[in-house]
Order: sequence, then C-alpha cells, then structure tokens
Amino acid sequence: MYMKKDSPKTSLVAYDHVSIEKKWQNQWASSKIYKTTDDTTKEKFYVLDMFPYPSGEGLHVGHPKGYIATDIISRMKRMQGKNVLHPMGFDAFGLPAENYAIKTQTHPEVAVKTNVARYKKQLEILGFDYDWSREVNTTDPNYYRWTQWIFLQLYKKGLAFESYEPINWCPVDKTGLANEDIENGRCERCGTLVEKKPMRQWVLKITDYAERLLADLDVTAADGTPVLDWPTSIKELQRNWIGRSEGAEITFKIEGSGLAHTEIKVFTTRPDTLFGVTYVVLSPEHALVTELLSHIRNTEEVNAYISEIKNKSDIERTDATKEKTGVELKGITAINPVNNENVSVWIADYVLADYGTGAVMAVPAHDARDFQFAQKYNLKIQPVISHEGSLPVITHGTLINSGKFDGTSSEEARKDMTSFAGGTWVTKYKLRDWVFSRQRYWGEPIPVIHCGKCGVVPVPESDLPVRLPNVTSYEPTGTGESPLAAISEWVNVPCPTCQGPAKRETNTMPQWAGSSWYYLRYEDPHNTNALVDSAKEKYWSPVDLYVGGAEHATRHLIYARFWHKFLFDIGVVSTNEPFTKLQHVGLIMGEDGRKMSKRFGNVVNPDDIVGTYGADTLRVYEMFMGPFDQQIAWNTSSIIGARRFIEKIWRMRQTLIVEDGATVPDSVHKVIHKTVQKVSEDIEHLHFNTAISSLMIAANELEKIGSLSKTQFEILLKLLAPFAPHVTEELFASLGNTQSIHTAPWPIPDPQFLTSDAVTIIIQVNGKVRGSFSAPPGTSKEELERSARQAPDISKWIENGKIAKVIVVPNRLVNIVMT
RNA sequence: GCCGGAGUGGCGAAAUUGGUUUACGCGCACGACUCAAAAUCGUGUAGAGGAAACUCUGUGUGGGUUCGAGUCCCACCUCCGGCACCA
Repeated sequence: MYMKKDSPKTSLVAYDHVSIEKKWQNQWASSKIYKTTDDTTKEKFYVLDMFPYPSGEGLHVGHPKGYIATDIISRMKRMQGKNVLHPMGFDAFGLPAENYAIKTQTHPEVAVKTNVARYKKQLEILGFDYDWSREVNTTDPNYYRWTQWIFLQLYKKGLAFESYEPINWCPVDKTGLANEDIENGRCERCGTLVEKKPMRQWVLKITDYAERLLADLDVTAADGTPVLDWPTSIKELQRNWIGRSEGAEITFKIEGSGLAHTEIKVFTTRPDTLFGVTYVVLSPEHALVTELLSHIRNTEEVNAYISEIKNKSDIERTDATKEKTGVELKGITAINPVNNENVSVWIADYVLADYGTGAVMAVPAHDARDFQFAQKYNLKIQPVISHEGSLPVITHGTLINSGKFDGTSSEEARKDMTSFAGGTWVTKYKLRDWVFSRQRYWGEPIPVIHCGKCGVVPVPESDLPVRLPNVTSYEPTGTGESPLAAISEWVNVPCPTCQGPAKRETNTMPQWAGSSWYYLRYEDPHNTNALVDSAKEKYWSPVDLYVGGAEHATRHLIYARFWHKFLFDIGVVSTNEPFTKLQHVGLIMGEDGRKMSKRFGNVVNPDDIVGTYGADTLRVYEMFMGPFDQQIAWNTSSIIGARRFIEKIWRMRQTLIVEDGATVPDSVHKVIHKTVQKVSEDIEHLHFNTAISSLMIAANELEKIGSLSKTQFEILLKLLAPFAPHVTEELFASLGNTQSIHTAPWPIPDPQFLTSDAVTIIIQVNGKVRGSFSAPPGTSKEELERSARQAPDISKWIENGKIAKVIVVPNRLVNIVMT
C-alpha cells in the first residue's frame, strides 16, 4: 500500500490529490465548462460510451476503462476546437435491475434511483467531462415514450407482428428470450437451460434487414477506405451471426397410400450432389409431419420418437458432437426430381426446424452428418463426386454417376442442376427474427390494445407514453403472462377505434429496446415533440467514436444498426449507419487473471484506489496498462508507477521552471515538440499506453536537462491534461492562468524542432550489428558507405575477406556483405 | 469442426510498419542521502562463455524469401474470444 510522506529535505508543497481533485470537480461543475451547445458553426465531434445498467453492485475498476478513454479523446478534441458531445446515461430497464429489486425487496423504480445515484457518484470522482444536463434514462417515461413510438412505426410498416411459434423460454427468469439472449443453449442472464414454449409473442422482422446489415459492413468510400471503421473481429462476428448462405430450394414429391399432391421442399447449398440423394429428412417439428402420420405404417413409433425429442432441451438436441437419432416414416417415399428414384423419408433430431425449410435432402457420400446418420441406419451411400480415399468427401470435384452432368465440375453445375431439378436459387440467413416481448414487469409496455371486435389496435401516438403502472407485486407469474395482466384497472381500457371494451397488451419490451436508439436522444434530450429535432440530428449524427465491450457485437450493435436503418428509412435520421468508428475495450481482469466478480472475491473498487492514489493516478494507470483493446490483469503494485510519474510532474513545477525569456537549451524544445507530435497522434489512434510512455520519457529527459520555461511546461501540462485533468488544472492555475487548461488550445508541434541534426547510422556486416556512427540527416549514400568502411570497430570484420556488396539505407544503416 | 486474435525479459509491455529486439513502467540487486527506515536520486537487470575487452545464442516450433525477419510466405504447437448438426 502506498503511503504519502513528507520529504524532510525540501520545502516543496506536497501533492495532495484529495483536496485538488475535489476542488476542481466542484469548480468544473459550478462553471459548467463541459456543457455542450448546439453551436453548428463549429465542427462537431460526438464520442460515446456504451451506457451502463446500474446494478446494485456498483462499479469495479474495470468499468471506467472505456470511459477514461472517451474522456481523454473528448478533452483533446475540445482543446483542438471541436464542439464535443460526450454524454452519459443509464440503461435501467430489464432483468438485472428487476432481479436486483426482487432480491432486495425494493420496488425497481426505487432501486434504480438509488443505483443511478451511486453510479453517478462513482463516475463523478473520476473527473469525467460529461455534460450531465443531457443525461438519459431508459426508464424515464419521457424517454420510453419514444421507444414506444418507434415500436408503433415498426408496427405500421409491418415489421412488428404477433407470432405463435414456439420460442425460447427461460424457466428461472420466467420469460421468453430472443435468439441473441442465449449462450450455448442457456439463458444469457442466469445460465439456465432454455426450453421451447409455444406462446403468443411480439416479433420484430429484423430478417428484412439481414442483407443490408451484412452488406453495409463492407461499404467503402470513394478512396476505398471502409465507411465503418470497426475492428475486423466485430465485423466478422456480425457476418457469422447474420450467416448468409446461397443455395437451392428443391421440391421432392411424396408418394404413399392416400397421399395426393404432397411435397417436401428442402434447402441445400449443394444441389450439384442431387444424384447422390439417398433419403430425405424432416425436422420433428415440421408442419408436414402431422399430415404424414396418418399415412404411414409405424405411426406409434414415430409419435414416440417425437415426444422423446420434445422432452429434450434444445442444447441436448442440437449438440453437434452427440450421436444423431431418427426414425423412418415407413410406407411413404420421396421422388428425387433429377432421376425419379424413390428414396426413404425420415425425421431426425439433427435437422433444425427453423433454418432453411426445416427439411434436408441427405447425401451421405458428401456430407459428414448425413454420412454418420446413414452408417448408423444402414442407408445407401452413393458417391457422385470422383474421389480417392474414404468418404465422405465434402469438397467440390468432378461429377460422376450424375447422368448428363458426368464429367462437369460440381461447383459449376450447381445452378444448372437446380433448374434441371425444377428448383429455385435462394438466399438464407441464420439470423432469426427478434422475439421482442418479455413476460416481465420492468420494461417498456408494448403500446397496443387488443379489442374483441377490431383486433390489435395500436395506441394512438398522442396517448404515449403508455406508463408502467405502479404495482405492489411485480414478480414474474411464470404463466406466460406478464404481472401487468393482474392489474385490471390498467389492463381494461376502451378500444381506441370502436370505444368498446378492450385490453392492453401486458408484455413488455426486452432490455435491448431502450439501448437501440439512446445515442440519438443525447442529441436532443428534452424534446417533447420529436424523438430528435432533425436539424440537431443532422448536425450531430453519426457518432464519430463509440467505445464499449466486445460482448455487444451480436446483440446491442446489431439491434441498434437495425433500428437506425429503419429510422433512416422513415426519415427520422439522416445517416445509414449509427456509429462511424467503433473501438472495443479490453477487459480488466482480476489480479488472479479471472474475470472480476464478487464470486471470486477479486473485485477492486475504484473508490478505494481513488482514495489512496487519486483519480488522476487511476486514469493514467489504466491507460498505461497496455494496448487499449487488450484484456489485461489488474496489478495494484504497478499503480505506483503512475503515481510516481504524476509526482514527478508536480516536482518539476517547483524545481525546473525558469522565467520566460531566460535561455533554455534547444534540446528542451526538441523534447517538447517531439512529444506534442507523438502524444497527439497516439491519442487520435487510441494508443494511450504509448502516449503516456512518451510523456514519461519527456519528463525524464527534461529533468535531466534541468531547466524549462513556463510556456514549455504549460505545453507539457496540456498534453497530460486529458489523462490527468485535476493535477494539470492545479499546476496550470498555479502558473497564473485564469482560464481552465481544458478549454485552452491544444499544442501544435513546431516543425523546426522536429528535425534532428544527427542520426545514428548502424553498421552491419553480413546483417549483424557491428557498430554505429553519427551523421547529419540526408547524408549521401556514398558518404555513409565511406564512413562505415572507415569506422574503427569495423576493420577487423572486413579486413580478411572480400566485400561482395554494400547496402545503404539513408538515415538508417549500412550493411556490408562479405563473400 | 468453423471463424477471428495473440504467443517478445521475473511481470505489464514497446519496436519508426522489412533496418540497433526488449523503449516506458513494475519488480529485484547494489550504491548515495539517513542514527535508521520510508520517500527520492544514481547504477545494473534476456541467456551462455569470459577476469575483462568481447564473442555466441535469442521474439512459441520447424522450414522458406531477403543484404537484413518479432514483422512477409508455408507447415505445425499452445492460449484467448466467438459460432457451432445453419444442410
């Protein structure tokens, strides 16, 4: 533990982070220096953090890492003269807040208020430059009014609809879940195995946007640079999640006693292997199965199999490593359209109901899964691609046993084979429509009314928001109904259309709803007439830099892009994509290398670190730990380095400063301006660790040189100001400045000090370093070679051989190659 | 299985994008100051050999391209993240 002690030797004023940080935080708040105006004459810069949901646990030291980064960027941009929007808010609807409320027996509204206050306090002591007058909270009726409004627009365009398909259900959280809320077949929140449950759901048709969500990841500007400056890994995750694949839909006629005009449509990416089909498989949930049951010989056996499958969890069923099971539908056959062969029809657990057509053609010779299944049930394996070695062969090749297609390339035959089979070429996606209703209390009410006469009637926009009623019991019912259903005075309303008796929709929206558009509300947070004023939207959008966790790649970031594109289509926003540049934060792990969690007892509270070392030290340390996007373990004993660095700056103020006008060596200018250049570039590229490193190098060199003018010291302070805003403000003020350092202009490097009068030239012999010498920059190749040959250390390496050639790289090195 | 990313001192890491590997920081050792300690300052800190000057080896492993490779190419190993019976 670091202890602050006074030095007996000097009379320096001690660096007291506690009083300095408190003083300037109060000062900034009262002078409102971070308040953002809509001054459109200035160039804007919109930098955004992923807003937190205020859980009961409070922040740990990992949470602020991203916020520190955006704070640094926003401070530099402000000093560079930009009009900066750097807002903060709270994502307070949803399961975490609600479960916390249930656990502590407090109403969610009360719990959220308490937790938000606590979070704000924790953020405030870190010295962030948020404009709190623009704070948004997704649970504020003035906010969720517009979340509901967006839902109504989606409904109007047919993109929100009721569905009765079985959906994922978490038996512990007692609510339906979207595909994105599931990890490895388990509820992303509580880890429980999800079940399939048929129930009425509101679903958003995100699949209508699948193609655009995918294609727009790759859009490039005229000069070839990507429009979305996102990490490739996140783009790749989204591509995989959307999961586009092209293939053919092929129809197989079904024959059997009493059957007429019955068909099975299958989806395949390999229509070229159609001659190798030896059976077809339906998923157990396929709609056709019920119809076929009465036409087969083994109805009982098939029924038994289906109920066996139904009792299995989704994860058991779809585990790719387990042995596949299935049962033949005896007494019926399918006709292969390319050769009119009769093949058997099966249902099997390895065919998914909700992808493609829910049915596949099986080509065991050229598909690993079909091969496995065929071996187990002794089904025919018919190769149609020439091969050496064992089956299955899943690569493309030359077709055999394929009638008139023999000898052609399987890859090229795909489309011809499709039309030969009477099929159609189609595109499919893995992306599923977004299950949008939750059977829980703490969410935005879905603004529709169910009328016996008129059906589904949207709540008129003028009646928004539909407020969450205040209830005493908000625990989930588990019946598939929201707790809201029990509040009859809220539920029963006149139908807006016919004034007859009607009931409100009692499902609520998922947590992701409010966060899918919040960045727009910061642009115009208090507007009561519109989601966002269009002039303000045009000025501020899109977000220039968005920083947050990579875990949101396939959830929040897909949903937000979907809503943004929809809002673009209906003219609410002016850009096609919401976030120009995306940067993800690497997690800070616990000191033991595990994720920071109460469970492991490895949580470090930022309040403690700020108390002991100060917010400036914490900020510098977190940015100095390593590359920003990399996951790194916390190490309390390393913080002292950041603290020592700040103290060194503090000491420099009191020992090095000479009066402006006194002579200061040129070397000081060189150090300062080199650092200005490096730090400016590094912050721009989010290379905070190397920016701090170069500030440390500068401080070390300047201390060695021993004198520094006030102006030069101020430049150094400005470079450090985004990282350590309090101590730099204090020192800046102590030099007689009355303006805040944070609104002072950012330094610009002076080119005359960026060139050096000597460069070190490395001498290599056969690629090995054997010496070096100093030369003026721009020295000619000939001159460099001459100096290298004459260098004293070199003669012993070259005197006993013949020089084959000499490579000279100006300003860098001379390599003498011996034979 | 598929898709991304990463392997450099005791530790976190840096490397002008093909040109002195280990900057900066932590830790450690020794020294200065001190009655002593803390703090601070200074010196050292990849491995092997050598009294030393110095030499050799060294960026996960094995090959390759090049005057020159941590960086580029091929094959492999390990770790992390994501997806996973998507036909």
